[in-house]
Amino acid sequence: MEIPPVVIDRLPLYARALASLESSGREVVSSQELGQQLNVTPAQIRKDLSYFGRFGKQGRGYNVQKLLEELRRILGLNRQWRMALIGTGRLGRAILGYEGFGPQGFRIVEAFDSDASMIGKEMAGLTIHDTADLEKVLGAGPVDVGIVAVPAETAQNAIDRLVKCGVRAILNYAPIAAHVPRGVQIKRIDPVLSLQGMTYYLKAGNSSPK
Amino acid sequence: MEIPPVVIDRLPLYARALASLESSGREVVSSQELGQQLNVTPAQIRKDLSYFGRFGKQGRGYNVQKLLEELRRILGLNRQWRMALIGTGRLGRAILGYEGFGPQGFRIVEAFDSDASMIGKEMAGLTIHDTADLEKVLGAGPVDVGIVAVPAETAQNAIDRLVKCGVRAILNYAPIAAHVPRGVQIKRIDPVLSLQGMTYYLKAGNSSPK
DNA sequence: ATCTGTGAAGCACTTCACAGCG
DNA sequence: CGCTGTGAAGTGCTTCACAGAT
Repeated sequence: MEIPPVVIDRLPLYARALASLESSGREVVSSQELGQQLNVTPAQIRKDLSYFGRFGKQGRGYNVQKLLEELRRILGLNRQWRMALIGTGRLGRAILGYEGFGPQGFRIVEAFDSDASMIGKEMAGLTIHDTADLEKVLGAGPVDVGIVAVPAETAQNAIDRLVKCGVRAILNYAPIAAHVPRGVQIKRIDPVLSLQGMTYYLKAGNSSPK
Repeated sequence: MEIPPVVIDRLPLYARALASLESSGREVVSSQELGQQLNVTPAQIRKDLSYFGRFGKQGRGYNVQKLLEELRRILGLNRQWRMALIGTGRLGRAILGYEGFGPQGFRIVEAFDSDASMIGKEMAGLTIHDTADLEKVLGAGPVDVGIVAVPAETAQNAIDRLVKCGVRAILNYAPIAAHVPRGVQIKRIDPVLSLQGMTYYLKAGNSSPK
């Protein structure tokens, strides 16, 4: 079956809320309550889940633990994902130091930079490789995800080379609209675009959406 | 007129591409070419722009400089926006040091933390205030945007207080689905959610979207 | 009585296709 | 002839509303 992309994007949200409920000892939750927590309509949650199976009990709701387990299985969150970071400037170092990835199964296992003053240095337990050696290093131990934290000018090149190394998911922090072949996922992390999308509504005369 | 929110989210993208074209000396661009650069269909670009007026010349395309100026006016990018940062831990410090905001007119003018070891310190030219003094400090010189970089547990509280201070746009780096009243914009920056939305497609048997 | 799962209806966004201008 | 601007058609997502399970 063909699942709408927006549905896939909401599942991690559900998983996170369920994890929180689980750790607070909650055993059952209704689509109603989950929806309240996440600003999503209950119907939306039920419809989203229905693409993958029937996980609830009528009259009761969803077993928190079981549904969480199912979502993890669906999304592939019950395993470790290996990531390569390209760019160890200010931004790259912040990403390397970010504590949020590990607990969710995402590990940066290689780091690259093209700046001579960086290459060879140790950082967060990793030796920084020369970006020129990308193909060689990733050939030896391939990764699942590439994180691009290089300046705009070199980002497309970095992405092209990651793709050539077989990387099929890229998290792009560079402020460009990158091109990737069909079959490769790419998501942009771009706070400036987010801000610029909000200023429109701050201007007098523009009413809020939805 | 009621503009679809997705349209507003694309305008900053167009503005960025136009800025790049402008600085490379380009005078005219067609929706076709702009679309190629941004992975957007030409029809989409033309339709999006048509919500705001008629900016192109038939047979020629769009004057780069003029269209850029129009988009800046529409989005409110031709002014400075004052921002307050809450949370100066690892993540908050990276945000404070981020060089991408300034050139686009976004300036962090206040920084807050609740940790005694941080309060009073100087950082990026700012004195870190006690989060307890949020209302007092923002009352004196209000800001347009709040950036939330505190742990999940205190994020909703930080957001509530920003809203009470009259802040109507929030950039939320905390991994929670926050609640804001109608009329307040909020955008999430959450790399883990982005990653989790991609792993689905990395699993064998799940074909790529679109 | 409560809450799920789901066809069907409704809505929002995208794309088509072409008239019209330069 | 090239390219915009735009109603109309098409697509995809959301919400409704209710049958059915507990």
